[in-house]
Amino acid sequence: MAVSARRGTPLTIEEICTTALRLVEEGGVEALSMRKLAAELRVNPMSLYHHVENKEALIKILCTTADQRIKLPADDGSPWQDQLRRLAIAYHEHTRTHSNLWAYLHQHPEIISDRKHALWQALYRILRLAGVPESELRRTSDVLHAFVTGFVMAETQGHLPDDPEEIERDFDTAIRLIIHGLANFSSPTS
Amino acid sequence: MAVSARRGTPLTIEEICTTALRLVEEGGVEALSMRKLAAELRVNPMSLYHHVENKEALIKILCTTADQRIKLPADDGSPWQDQLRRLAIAYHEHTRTHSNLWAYLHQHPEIISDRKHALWQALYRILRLAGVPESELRRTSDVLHAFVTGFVMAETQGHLPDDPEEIERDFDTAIRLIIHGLANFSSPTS
DNA sequence: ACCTGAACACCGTTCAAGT
DNA sequence: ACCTGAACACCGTTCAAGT
Repeated sequence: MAVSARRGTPLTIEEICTTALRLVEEGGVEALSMRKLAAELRVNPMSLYHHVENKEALIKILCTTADQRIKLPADDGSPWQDQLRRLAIAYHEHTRTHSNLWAYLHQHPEIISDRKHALWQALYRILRLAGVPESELRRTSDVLHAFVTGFVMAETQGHLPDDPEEIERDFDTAIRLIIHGLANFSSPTS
Repeated sequence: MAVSARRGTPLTIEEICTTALRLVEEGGVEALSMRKLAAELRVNPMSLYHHVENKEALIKILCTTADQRIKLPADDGSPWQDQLRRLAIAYHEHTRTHSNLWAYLHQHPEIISDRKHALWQALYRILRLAGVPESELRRTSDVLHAFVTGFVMAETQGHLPDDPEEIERDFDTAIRLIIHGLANFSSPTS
């Protein structure tokens, strides 16, 4: 068996992923290059291709593993307003800890085919609880997801103030607006 | 004066911009390369640098000129709900015709320092009309902008259904949700 | 003033050869 | 089985030289 001349230990896919993730977290996905990654691992650039098909596949691995780490709140029987808020907060938290990867992922929807994702299941359940009719579930969940996504986008792109407390208030405003809008929706007074 | 050997006519900045814009519309900003653009113009790649500082500056020109073309509805004295809906539709229409450029622009907020933009002026005016207090204007407009942006994002990234009529309904749902949420906001019943 | 070719420092990836 | 160097086809951009 051949081992890297400069390293002594064989290269592993885990090792590749962790340092790739570090590079992405430091400078965004555009700062990740196979050559830079190899240099960081003190390995020939071509050695990477023995553990990973290509750059796109590597990024896909990073995205899916990050995606599996999202912590969603369980159904505790509380009112849909509270559950929706907690779900939004959980999503917000998740995107915030993986902001660079998440920004990339959202521009490349082919990477993850959502819909069967736990996030959507939770969202559907809560919207049913809120009285959204079955025929409007797809539409409503898409709109809400787009809204929260837009907010996170704005935050990660620096469109919001720098003060974390202020962002917290902005997020609260966003959630309250959604909840009020939804409430008027399921029992249309106008 | 020296003129391109292969062309006979001198290169102009307008010519550069129009074909650059075409390349972007066809394949997104990532499909625009200085060398490909030069080939398209049948010119040496380096000739471009006589009319444009670099690639980033070129893209910035494309973005700002596209941005100036947005058609906003005038204040016609109608209720804020109607005006907000028409503003959202105008924004939607605009991002839709420049979707590739707009997607790039939103990932690179340094290109356009918003806020003094006509869009924001209109949004502030309408939110005042809706009774949003002065202290909440910045926050509320940011949230609404993020929401509509998130929707357009989802649409251009293919997260929504393909059927245009269905998207139309999705957009209507989004706007109604926002309007209802806002109404409950300015006169808080809860 | 405008254009150009050669060159530099980067990419991702293929291929044939090493152990 | 795993690693490697050389090579290919791309980038953006600088520089010195042409007209």
